[in-house]
Amino acid sequence: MPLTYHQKKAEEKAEQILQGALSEFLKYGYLGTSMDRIAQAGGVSKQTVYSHFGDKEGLFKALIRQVTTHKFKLVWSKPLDGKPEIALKELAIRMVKEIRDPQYLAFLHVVITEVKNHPEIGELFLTNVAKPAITMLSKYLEDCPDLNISDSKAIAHIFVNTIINHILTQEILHGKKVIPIDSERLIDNLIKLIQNK
Amino acid sequence: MPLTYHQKKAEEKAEQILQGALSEFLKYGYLGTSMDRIAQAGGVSKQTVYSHFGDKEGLFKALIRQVTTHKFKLVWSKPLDGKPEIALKELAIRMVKEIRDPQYLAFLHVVITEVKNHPEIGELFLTNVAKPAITMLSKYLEDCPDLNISDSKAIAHIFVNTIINHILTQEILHGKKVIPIDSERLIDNLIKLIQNK
DNA sequence: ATTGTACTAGACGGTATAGTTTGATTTTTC
DNA sequence: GAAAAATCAAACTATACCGTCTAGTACAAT
Repeated sequence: MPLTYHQKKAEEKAEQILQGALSEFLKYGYLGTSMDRIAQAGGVSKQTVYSHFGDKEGLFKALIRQVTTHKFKLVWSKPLDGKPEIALKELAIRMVKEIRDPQYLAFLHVVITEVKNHPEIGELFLTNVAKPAITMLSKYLEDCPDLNISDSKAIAHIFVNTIINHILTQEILHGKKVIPIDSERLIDNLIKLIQNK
Repeated sequence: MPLTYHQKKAEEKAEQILQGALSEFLKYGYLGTSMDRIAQAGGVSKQTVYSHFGDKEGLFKALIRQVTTHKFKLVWSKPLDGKPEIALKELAIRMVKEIRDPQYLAFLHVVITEVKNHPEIGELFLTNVAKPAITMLSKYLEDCPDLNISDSKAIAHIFVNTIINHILTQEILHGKKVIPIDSERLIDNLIKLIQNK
């Protein structure tokens, strides 16, 4: 059943609002963002925001739900295969590159910041972002003939933990000044560990 | 030269204020905490808070400075030594245990949350908490005869990253529900990797 | 006793915010 | 073209907060 014109319009407005809200929330966080500015950023009047999303909390959750399942979902078009030193390095480099994007960093920051007051966004994030990565990596490690891994799930956790905390430390906590370390150096050593070399 | 009565009194009040402020900031974050409640939590009038710390920002920074260099500093009384499987496991378990403490978790959360608006607290945290751990671990790995490690600094980063992000994910992002993994299992696998076994 | 210091309790100005209401205007449906 | 639905702009309510100010208290130093 196609949407009526009416519903289409409504969805357009909702989309505008979400886009504006994303920009504001990523810049200023939940408490730091006002509904007036969200409306302005979406090019929409304030009570249109309210008629679509009820209240600030509802808007925020709808937004996080949308972007964790679409915009910021880490997608691997092709599954991992090939030699570990190639496949793993490609995966690691891609993760670093995607997460290091300013928008992604801001998103990660908001998730960690707001998980205290909105616990379900933590689960949303992990389910849609971290879990697929770990699952896929775990499968690859399990089946990889060149490696001899007894607990592939644990190794997958180590892999992902290392990279995410690396970026968190270096980029968000300003670790570049205090305990700098090159991403590639970290990745190469991590892969060497896994390869047992 | 001993302190005068007034100076002593003043320091007591300052200490009270910091304690109350710590409790409030850890519970509600920077924006979520009001100066009125800080005063109340410290059992002190609002004006006293302002005469001691100038403004909210000044109080917050003074507080973070104090607790990163004292209360939440990870301290190792004795340096690492002995067999890797023992020494590394002891270190890992201790890190997990200390950071998993609810107060420590709240502190970690506030640091990550507020680093965006107060960049220096990231450096404070890393300098006093993460850097000592990495430095000490790196030295141990470097000198350990049982291991054959070419880049001990990188391995130390991997070790610390893995543990910190493990706790962050499991405890703060509610990973226990979505991608649960036992700490000891993770630690054992991490140490096996480093031992090349 | 007087002076200086740190403090208390509460009010206040100015600003900001979440959410509601109103009344006019535009857009969609029929 | 008329009715209905959605939107707009703006004022409004009610609340909260930061930082200041005032009037008065407790106490040590002199």
